[in-house]
Amino acid sequence: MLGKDYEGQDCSLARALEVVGERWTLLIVRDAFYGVRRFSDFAAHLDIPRAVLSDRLAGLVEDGLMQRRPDPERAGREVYELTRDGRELWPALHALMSWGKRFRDKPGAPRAFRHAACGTVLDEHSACPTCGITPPAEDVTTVGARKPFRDDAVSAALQPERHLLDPLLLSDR
Amino acid sequence: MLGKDYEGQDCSLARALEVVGERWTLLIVRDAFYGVRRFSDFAAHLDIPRAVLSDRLAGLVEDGLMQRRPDPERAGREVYELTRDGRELWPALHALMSWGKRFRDKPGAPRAFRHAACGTVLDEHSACPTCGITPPAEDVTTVGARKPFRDDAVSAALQPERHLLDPLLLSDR
DNA sequence: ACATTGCGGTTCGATCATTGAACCGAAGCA
DNA sequence: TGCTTCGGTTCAATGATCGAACCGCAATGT
Repeated sequence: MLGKDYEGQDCSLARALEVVGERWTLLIVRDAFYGVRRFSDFAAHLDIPRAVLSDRLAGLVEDGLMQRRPDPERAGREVYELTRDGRELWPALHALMSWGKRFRDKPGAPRAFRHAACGTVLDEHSACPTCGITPPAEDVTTVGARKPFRDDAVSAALQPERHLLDPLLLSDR
Repeated sequence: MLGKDYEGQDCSLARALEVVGERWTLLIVRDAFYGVRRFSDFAAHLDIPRAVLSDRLAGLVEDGLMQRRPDPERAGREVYELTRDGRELWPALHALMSWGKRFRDKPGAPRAFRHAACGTVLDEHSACPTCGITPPAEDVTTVGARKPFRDDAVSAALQPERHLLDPLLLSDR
């Protein structure tokens, strides 16, 4: 999305957008919440040019939202995981998703988010209406829509109910 | 930020980003919450190329987040105001701002947001901790940081405490 | 040992978006 | 009538994004 900074702006919103405001960045972060950790899985799920994916992941690592480590199960490969700062984006991400669902989605059964402890669907402030708290991402589960929409392996793996941030390990044996 | 759509994505996040994901768009929406309504005031406050401002405002109008009307006080001029759909972006906008403030801001006293009814500062879910509700943008007030940072007329007018969405009318007589 | 495959990139032109400056018509003021 | 302001549009230059091709490494197959 960028120039890439908004240097003339005093607002913390400008600070945030310098980090997550570029094209594709928030979709990558969303996939990381879903558990995606490998370069090839991001690429398969997002249909993003790999040069851009490489650039965005490097930026997220540099800005401290993700960390990159050697894949413990496959030598020579890497995994990308959200740091604490990155995981704290959950309320903002969920608020944007909720807005998109309310005002832009076609009717149907889009992806839902539930408080794992009680099963209640979160409201648009990412709070649990029955418990009265706002669970962190680790305590939230999600189920994919029934219609698959995309047919890549990652979309399929994201269909069943899963906790956010649970690592998604594809094609491992 | 754009291609400009994310057609391959099923997610409501992608829908939202197609509307507010381009460079500058969310900063324009933020200023609209602050009460800015005139083309020249957006331009003065944002340091945005006017061609881009024109394009983004047209996009926001087309997408139904803002409406454009003749300025009732000045013939031949226009005002841009948030629609209901646009005002509903407040929780998402505030969540992003809160994240930026917590993880990216220099220390100091950045802009604060309070529940007008009780004066309590909102938490990062844009809820009022004392009242236990999440006030709509109309019931939120904001005060600018003490250090001016920018010295345009709009920044100065946004220093005192004001309700969100209260029209800011500059240089009127 | 050697060839093959898949992964995680990088590099390359072509295309598209953004930028700042210049221009333009309509309205208001003198 | 002239001069200014406002809200744009147009323009050339720059920067970002795109898809395709390439490359080095590690594991696998024979």
